[in-house]
Amino acid sequence: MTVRLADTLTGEVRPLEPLEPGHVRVYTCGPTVYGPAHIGNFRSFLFADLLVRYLRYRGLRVTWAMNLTDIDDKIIRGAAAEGVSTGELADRYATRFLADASALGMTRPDVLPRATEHIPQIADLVARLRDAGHAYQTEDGSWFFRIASWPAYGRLARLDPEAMRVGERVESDEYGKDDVRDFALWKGPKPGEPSWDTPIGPGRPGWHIECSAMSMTHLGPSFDIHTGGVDLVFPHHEDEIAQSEAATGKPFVRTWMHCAHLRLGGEKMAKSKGNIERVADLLAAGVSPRALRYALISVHYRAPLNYTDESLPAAAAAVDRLDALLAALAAYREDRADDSTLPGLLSGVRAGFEAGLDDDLNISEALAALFEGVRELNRRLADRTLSTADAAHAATFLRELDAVLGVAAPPADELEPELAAMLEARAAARSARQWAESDRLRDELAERGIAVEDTRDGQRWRRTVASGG
RNA sequence: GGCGACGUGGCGAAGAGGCCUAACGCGGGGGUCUGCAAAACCCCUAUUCGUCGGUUCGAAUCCGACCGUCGCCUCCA
Repeated sequence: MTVRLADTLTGEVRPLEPLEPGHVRVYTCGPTVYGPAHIGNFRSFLFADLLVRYLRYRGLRVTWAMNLTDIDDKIIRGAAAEGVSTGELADRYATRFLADASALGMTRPDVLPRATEHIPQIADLVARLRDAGHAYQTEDGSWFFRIASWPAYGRLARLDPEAMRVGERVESDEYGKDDVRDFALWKGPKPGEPSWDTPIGPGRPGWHIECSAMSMTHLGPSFDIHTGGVDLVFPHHEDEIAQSEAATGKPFVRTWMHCAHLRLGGEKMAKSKGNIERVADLLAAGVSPRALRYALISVHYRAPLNYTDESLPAAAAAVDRLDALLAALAAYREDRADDSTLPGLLSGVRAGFEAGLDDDLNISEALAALFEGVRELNRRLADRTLSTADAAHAATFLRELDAVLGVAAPPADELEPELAAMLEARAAARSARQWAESDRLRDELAERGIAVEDTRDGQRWRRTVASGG
């Protein structure tokens, strides 16, 4: 079977056929760095991460670009409010974004292009649109895309361009447009705003143009997958298609993938609604980043995900179940013949895992296969039917699948000397049958986030997965 | 108002005509194991899939109506 993905434009789930066989080019609409991103934003970034990880797991080469939009109205406003430059504000939140992303185990994209570093490409794109008759300039030096010149407008969002005149609203800086539906490609210079001198005149990029310019610069005029949150379908991605295809005359994106919203309190999580949670705040409150990551990726990306008080504890428990098995496999020692049925078990789990993910990233089906494997491995561990080598193979196998999920604890890391000493002391107390002392040490270790268990393979420990509660 | 998505156990969620007396995770109850725990394993926890009709030998899965929730149409992941 091959990877099949849903495409917003056609509404179909189609096999992925990269334009260049074996090499998939992916563009993800990243954050506008005007403030800290919330976990709803991260849901869509982690969805893209899951996609990229899976394609790589599948043996495909992936080039992944994710933009950082570092110039726009909100950045200008925020910088003005703080009395700092737009560059300084953007840098600050770009750094913070990358820190949050890496805490959540997000793969670093191959390219992280910034709008302000692609001004020439943006200006060139506008010039091409002008030459092709799709763009016009207004008195203030702004450039607009002429929607009337692009009949395909509205296809992605399934909106009727004719009907869009209803409820029209004219932004204060958009007077002079020929048609209210037209959107800004380039904004003329204004006092107090950053401005770049370019062949199309001075000013700054509009709202959507940077993604067209950067994606085509780094991935080519046509590429395979473009991802983002559903709220970007219109107008952002609709406009990207129009301006890109009108400029190049080539199909822009093969597959458009959109992630549904994260909800809190029944509503879309959004800064404007005030119902947001931020990564750094949650981690500071003691939430395990792996639990948070699991909570955000364990529901299919096209289904709304309701974030509640139970989300994190449930996710933490699931992740801990995986950790516990990995720890048990690592500690397991049994001198006996290999279990001849183990390879069959593992390949069955793999088949289920892949069948799920192949089907438009059906994570639930994949996780079901994984956890069925977890239960069966636990059984065999308890029954001692595995050899030491079997346990090692099983652990390697689980880590291979987890390369896609990115939630399991790293292999037995070095423990802080102080905690290691406590573990040693406890083992000694236990062998001397000093139960009170060994129990006291166990409690103390538990408070420090180390779960200690006594097994036939000896004393075993692992870091607990906290949910902040 | 226009367009669209969705409604499955205590919670999350898969399943999209017969393998469903409904996967998987969380939670709860009982048990086994253990110095005690923990982890793990075993059993139980939806004869039922928003409601009402219809199609069919057969429907959670198809059709219709209704009720409810959410999103987009404006900056937004």
